[in-house]
Amino acid sequence: MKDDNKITQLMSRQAIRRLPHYLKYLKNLDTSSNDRISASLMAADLQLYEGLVRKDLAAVSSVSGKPRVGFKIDDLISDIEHFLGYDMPNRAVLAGAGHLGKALLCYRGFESYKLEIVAAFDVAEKLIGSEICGKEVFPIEKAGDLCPRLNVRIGIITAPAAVAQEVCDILVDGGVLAVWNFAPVQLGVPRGILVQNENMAESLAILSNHLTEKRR
Amino acid sequence: MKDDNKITQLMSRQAIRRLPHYLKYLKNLDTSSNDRISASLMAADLQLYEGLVRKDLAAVSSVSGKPRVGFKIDDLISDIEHFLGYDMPNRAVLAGAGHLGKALLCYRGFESYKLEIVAAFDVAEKLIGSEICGKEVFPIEKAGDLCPRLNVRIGIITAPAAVAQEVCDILVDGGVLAVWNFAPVQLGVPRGILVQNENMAESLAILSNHLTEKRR
DNA sequence: CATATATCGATATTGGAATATCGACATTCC
DNA sequence: GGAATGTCGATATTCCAATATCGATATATG
Repeated sequence: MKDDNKITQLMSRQAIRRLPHYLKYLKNLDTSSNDRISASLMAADLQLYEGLVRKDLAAVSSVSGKPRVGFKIDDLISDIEHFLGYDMPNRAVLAGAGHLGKALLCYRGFESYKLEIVAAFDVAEKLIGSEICGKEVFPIEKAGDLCPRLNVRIGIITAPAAVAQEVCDILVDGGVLAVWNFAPVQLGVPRGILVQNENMAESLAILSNHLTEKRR
Repeated sequence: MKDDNKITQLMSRQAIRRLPHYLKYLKNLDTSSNDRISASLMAADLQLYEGLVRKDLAAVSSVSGKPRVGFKIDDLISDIEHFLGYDMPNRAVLAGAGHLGKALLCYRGFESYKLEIVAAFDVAEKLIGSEICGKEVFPIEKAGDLCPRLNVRIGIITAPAAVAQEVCDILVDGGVLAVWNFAPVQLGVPRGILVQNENMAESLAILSNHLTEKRR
């Protein structure tokens, strides 16, 4: 539950990706009759291996399960949320208010992950000054100035591929520590800055390959 | 180059994801002075391990590289495209014409992957019958009928989580063989149907975890 | 109160992909 | 023509995550 001075667990990228699934599952549980859950049941429901769930939980949580009883659901939830940093709001800006940018600006689901998009940037004259779903659009030149002032740590890049690197540099300059990149380019960033790519081409490759195999 | 009767290579998911990157890199090369490329150079430029690139190329391509010369660029391009099925158009429908759905309907980048979204489905009265970036919106009930007629093989789900499974069932019923799922739910499908999840929560977990570590 | 059992946590095994190594060989250069 | 070199393909090694195994233990049951 607490015990913040425990050594930072080094979790694999894949393990971190499982955490939101645990979280969602746990939150959907009905706690009125039973406020406990076993790793065995979680594994069965989520179609994962038992030991894997136990290892993941052990890595993020300081509470331990009890034989024949399991884990306290609330403790797990708050431990996972704490580990993921969902108890501390993350402020983000978005660069590139095209179709996709608008979709992200208007998406309500981010709230539960404590991600707050506080402003958008673009170059289009007619967008600048306007509001998209309550978020003001600024000229990209303002980013270097605005990001530190708004205490932004995440940059979302939905700009065209051709300018993505340039935009990325500006954001990183402005103090962004993590970049969520939707442009189909490999971004160069200084050491210590994380780039999380959302690459549609990769997904399409898998889809298309599957269909190709089916045809044979 | 050809040699279609060679045994279907079983590539790992990760290997398939690298293919679009190779493809993009190869297409951006300047072939006017030199129409060949070495795996060594590709690896260096793409920051991959040499042997890995060779193995990937060997898996998708029937041409082999020559010592001190490398591979013919054009051959590699057409082999990768063929392996991914980009020489055969893939027809798709999209279910859920909200913000994200619209963004995908209007995205031009899919053309180069030979993905063609031919229609959209929704439940909103005011959308039905309208066109979004040239694609007509039909009521979801029409999907079972329309998908086979349009010879659709890919279903894109951008519907709300609550109805995603229901929508998925309809599409699969309509003959869809691969589902590209943007809804934050784990979809159940019959054996043989591929579900490719585009899960924002997973990405956010990685971003947020990175920031949390930075803070320490 | 004793036994059975579900569940835990730790440790070993397996599996698969990335990395390293190495001999072969086509071109280039002297 | 012969040596040097860049690149190939194949094989061996390493590494890491997923899976399996097992003893320990808290609760339930009789």
